[in-house]
Amino acid sequence: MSTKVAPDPSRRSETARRAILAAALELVGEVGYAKLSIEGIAQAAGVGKQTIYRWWPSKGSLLFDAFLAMAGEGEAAALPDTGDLAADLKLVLRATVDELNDPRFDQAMRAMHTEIVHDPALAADYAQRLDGPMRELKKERLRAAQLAGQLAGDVDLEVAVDMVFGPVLNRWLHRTGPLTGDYAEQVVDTALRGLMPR
Amino acid sequence: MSTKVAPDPSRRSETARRAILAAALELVGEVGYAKLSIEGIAQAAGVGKQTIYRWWPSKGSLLFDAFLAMAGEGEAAALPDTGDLAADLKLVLRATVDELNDPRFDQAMRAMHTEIVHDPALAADYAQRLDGPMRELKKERLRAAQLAGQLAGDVDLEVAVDMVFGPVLNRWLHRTGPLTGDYAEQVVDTALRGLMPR
Amino acid sequence: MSTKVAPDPSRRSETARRAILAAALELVGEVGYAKLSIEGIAQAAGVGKQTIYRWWPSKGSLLFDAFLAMAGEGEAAALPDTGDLAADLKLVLRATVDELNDPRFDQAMRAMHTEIVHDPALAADYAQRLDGPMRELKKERLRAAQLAGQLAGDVDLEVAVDMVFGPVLNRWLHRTGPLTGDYAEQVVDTALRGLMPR
Amino acid sequence: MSTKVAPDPSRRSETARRAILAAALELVGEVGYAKLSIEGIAQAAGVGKQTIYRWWPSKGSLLFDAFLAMAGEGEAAALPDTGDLAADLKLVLRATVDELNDPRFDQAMRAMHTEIVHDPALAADYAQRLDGPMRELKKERLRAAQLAGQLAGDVDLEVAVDMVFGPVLNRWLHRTGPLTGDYAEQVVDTALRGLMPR
DNA sequence: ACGTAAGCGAGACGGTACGTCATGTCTTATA
DNA sequence: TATAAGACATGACGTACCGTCTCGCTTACGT
Repeated sequence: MSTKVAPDPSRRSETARRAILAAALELVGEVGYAKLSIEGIAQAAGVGKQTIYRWWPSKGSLLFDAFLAMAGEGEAAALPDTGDLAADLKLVLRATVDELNDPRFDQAMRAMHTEIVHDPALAADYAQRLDGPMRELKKERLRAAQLAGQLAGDVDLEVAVDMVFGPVLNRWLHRTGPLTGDYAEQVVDTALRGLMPR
Repeated sequence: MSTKVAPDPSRRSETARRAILAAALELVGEVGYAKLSIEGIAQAAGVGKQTIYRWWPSKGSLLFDAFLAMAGEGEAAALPDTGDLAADLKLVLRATVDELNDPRFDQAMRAMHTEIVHDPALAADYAQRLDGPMRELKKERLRAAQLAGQLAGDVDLEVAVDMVFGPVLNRWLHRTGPLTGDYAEQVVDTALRGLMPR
Repeated sequence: MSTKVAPDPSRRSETARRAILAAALELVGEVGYAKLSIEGIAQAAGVGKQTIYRWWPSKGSLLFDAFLAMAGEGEAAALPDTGDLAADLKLVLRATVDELNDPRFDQAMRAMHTEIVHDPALAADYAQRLDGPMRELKKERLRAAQLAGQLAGDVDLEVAVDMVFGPVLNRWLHRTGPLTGDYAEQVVDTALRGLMPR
Repeated sequence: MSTKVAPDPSRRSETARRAILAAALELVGEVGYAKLSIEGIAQAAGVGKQTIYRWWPSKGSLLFDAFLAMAGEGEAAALPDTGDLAADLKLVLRATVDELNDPRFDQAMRAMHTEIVHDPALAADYAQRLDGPMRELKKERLRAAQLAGQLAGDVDLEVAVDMVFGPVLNRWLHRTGPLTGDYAEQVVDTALRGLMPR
């Protein structure tokens, strides 16, 4: 019985790890997700294939780590709170739109999302490490708005977040229309005021 | 110069075409998207690989056609209009939720969306043949509501559709939470009333 | 039970037949034996594949017919007989060498021989229709020499023919050395005089 | 520019190599040359196709190596020299005839020769590694006969070898007649004594 | 300081699927 | 009914990667 033995993380080569993540990101931007291969990443990183297989269980989780490494660089601790909820949300959403329109991010994120869509385990990981914290920040801001009386008290914050941030993500993923800052603002306005006449 | 010559569609075998689409759908449900292979589809359909390569340029477009064939079966001509906008939207959205929770549909649609996410040409095709018509029906219903005074006149219908139907699609794709009929109703209510106090 | 029915030869298209044989010869000279395909021949001859399959049981027999058609053009009725056996044989053998050195013939004949080597039925056909008659002419000439006292009476003509004509064919096939007219003459001289001192 | 990189022979698996050569020989004997496929050899040898493609440039050269491996087993160092040239040659030639009549060898050798006939590079390899050494042994024996006064001094040994050994090879390849020991003896006698009366 | 054990690069291995090509059969229409 | 055209099922081609394995080679640790 040859149980898979876990490698010793303390002896791990940081150089190799970084080279692999960098190569993965670069390649996914270059050749696209479909043609991304472990073989290619290993070669580009100047690394043996085994070094990849030793530390990552799947291409998805490698891509995920690569994405985390990239995204983690310039992470905000909280959403802005100037007191003007609409303005704050628009600011954040416009920034998101800009990010999604950057081809470098675009490819990598599409790859990420594909893996997530097909791998529930990865989805859980994503929910916990990336989406979760971000969601918490968003809900924080909305909660503050609720306290300030700018948001109805009976609104489910989970749903509220989906309503404000979902449409932009959707339009990006499925290209159902041009992804512009103006669209982002419209979404914020509509989400806040609702569709019914008042 | 060996230009690829287009085959003559009039000589195409309808039997083979149908067997291929059916096999594709069945296999994607059985083995999942990642392990779906042209080789496997050909075998399951009792068809030569070349017959697939002759008529479809990519696995994505084959999957797309298979999906179209399936979706096309029970297509609705219009959204219900009982006069009660919220109720009508909830009805439709609950049906959507049920569909997305059906494992058979789930797998196929995830596969579809993956292809769309990575292939702009396919995305355009999707927008034109599947999403477009559906969107038009939705906008039609909303437009009727606008005339009936149940919807603000200055609301952009495009945005409105995104707001009502986007969150469900999103939650399904990224599994950011349980996809239930109750969630669907909450979304409709929140979208219609807006987040702000009134 | 669908027994293969023989087609009616009286309705056969002579045009198609000729085009096929010509195309086969031309292609075998152009692309070589290994890359020769029925598909290619049909296309080059402007003929449907079925027309080839209808009339020839194998690529070998088609090649054989093509070869026969070519060889049959300038066929000699008898070997020269000037009374000088050595000179006559040298003349014929030098001509053979020239033929074998012609790239057009070379390719076609190699193809022929390959088919013969691997297909006993074809070998029998070859023996009867091409090699047989040629052998007979050669033996005829040797028999005449025997009567003229230029050949030992107890020599087996079959062996004699092999001895005179075999080495050239061999050297050509296996490229064991340069195939020149001088070599041909040496063979004739050695075969006639024998290897032992006299 | 992606130049094909040569693999490292020191890491080559001897097990795989042997399995491949054995499978090639067995299969060529079983299904014949025409139906011999790399795919089949790989499968029979329990080997990935790539392992074959990695080490052999063509089916011909694989067959050649397989043949070499088989032939190399019981190789003689020199032709017998009892002092009686005719007897010695007859002995060797009868052995050759027996070998060629063994179905196991027959198939493999026909395959070999077909490849040689169509591939000059292979022919050169054959000349250098198989035919060359054998020829040298034959010429050695004839040279000894020359010194012993049993062979004319002005005979070209190259031609002499062709004359003695060629006809048997020829009759085998082209099936122009039954390949018997008696025929072999006749060839030796005729070659030594010549065709002319004395 | 020195063996020993791990991670490392490299890359060969048995495989699967790729997308292309040729096979020989079958169907359609043209003459 | 023979033909040209060409779609079909089949299956081999040679390539690209898969994930595993085995090589020497460098580290770094425990004696």
